[in-house]
Amino acid sequence: MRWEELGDQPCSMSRTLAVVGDRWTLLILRDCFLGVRRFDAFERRIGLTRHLLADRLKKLVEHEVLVKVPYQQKPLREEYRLTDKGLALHPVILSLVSWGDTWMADERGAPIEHYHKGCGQRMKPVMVCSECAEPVGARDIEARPAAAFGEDAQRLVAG
Amino acid sequence: MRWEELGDQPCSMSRTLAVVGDRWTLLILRDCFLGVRRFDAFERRIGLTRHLLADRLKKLVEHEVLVKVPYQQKPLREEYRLTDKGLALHPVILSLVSWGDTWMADERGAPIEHYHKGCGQRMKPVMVCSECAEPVGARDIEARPAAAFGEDAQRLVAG
DNA sequence: ATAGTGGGTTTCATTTTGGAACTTGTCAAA
DNA sequence: TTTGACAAGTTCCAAAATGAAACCCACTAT
Repeated sequence: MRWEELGDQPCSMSRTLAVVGDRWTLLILRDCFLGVRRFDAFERRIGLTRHLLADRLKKLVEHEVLVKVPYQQKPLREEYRLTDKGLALHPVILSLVSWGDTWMADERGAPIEHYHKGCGQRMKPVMVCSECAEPVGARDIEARPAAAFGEDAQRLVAG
Repeated sequence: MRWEELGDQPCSMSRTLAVVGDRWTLLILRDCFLGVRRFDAFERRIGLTRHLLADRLKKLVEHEVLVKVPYQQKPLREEYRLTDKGLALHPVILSLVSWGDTWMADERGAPIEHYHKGCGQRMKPVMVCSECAEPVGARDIEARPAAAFGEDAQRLVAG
């Protein structure tokens, strides 16, 4: 299968990865959440080539994860900002960082510490059920194919 | 920067992406969480080439996200299973799927519905603070560089 | 004897990526 | 007035990764 066909699959994961599943895209988004907005700042911080950076930013704008907003005229200069759709990716970034903190840290521990502004304490993100607020682990969730997708979705779960 | 150098960066996100940030790797892991364990099952379901599948599985085993477990002798056949380190990636998969359900669904809605075994209801995952149990949004978290990383980490946050 | 299965490896053409130089419009300094 | 710098790209080319298809090996079933 070609990478571009992924977005057409009846699977939310495939569709998400068609937008953000690229090598560099998630690093760009991490920086967006840290407040980075300009082309050259992304380039310096991430260290990817201008070529790819331009391409990835363009795709994120096409998918409405980022918007270009002018910050000066003469010459026109635009910066990249997260849309609501982009801001909604925060749990993705958070869970990736949290896994790295726990499983990929060296003897110095996590490079960045996260503090919750609400309670002021150093925190880790925890996934809970929207209905009963209990933490959810890998074995606590049952995946059922949605009826509207017919047999396509049966195959998704059954293998 | 080369992709392989990413794992050496003082950033949990970079280190995580060095393991799972590949185009196909997260799809393989999604299938692992759905109970898929065998080479040919991954191949059929995901549609990537045997070549890449072999390579990605090998890397996941090297990083101890998966283990090879024999399920028959004569001839020896092994299947791939999630380790504890791999199971810990569940929030990552869940948040990716959840974002796709919300922002990439077509008129039929989400292809797969998730039920919480604990309370029996259809659920969405929600990120909360480990300390105060309040939901955390993108603006609720402050990132501070860890002292142990010196000036390297200042740069990470400041840009 | 032949075909099929499971888990790969090899080969080779096509794509994608990395690195570096070039472009365009504007301002500031020598 | 020429020179240099900045910001945000684009163009060019060599090197690396990928996709498609065929091949391999140890068995088992027909």
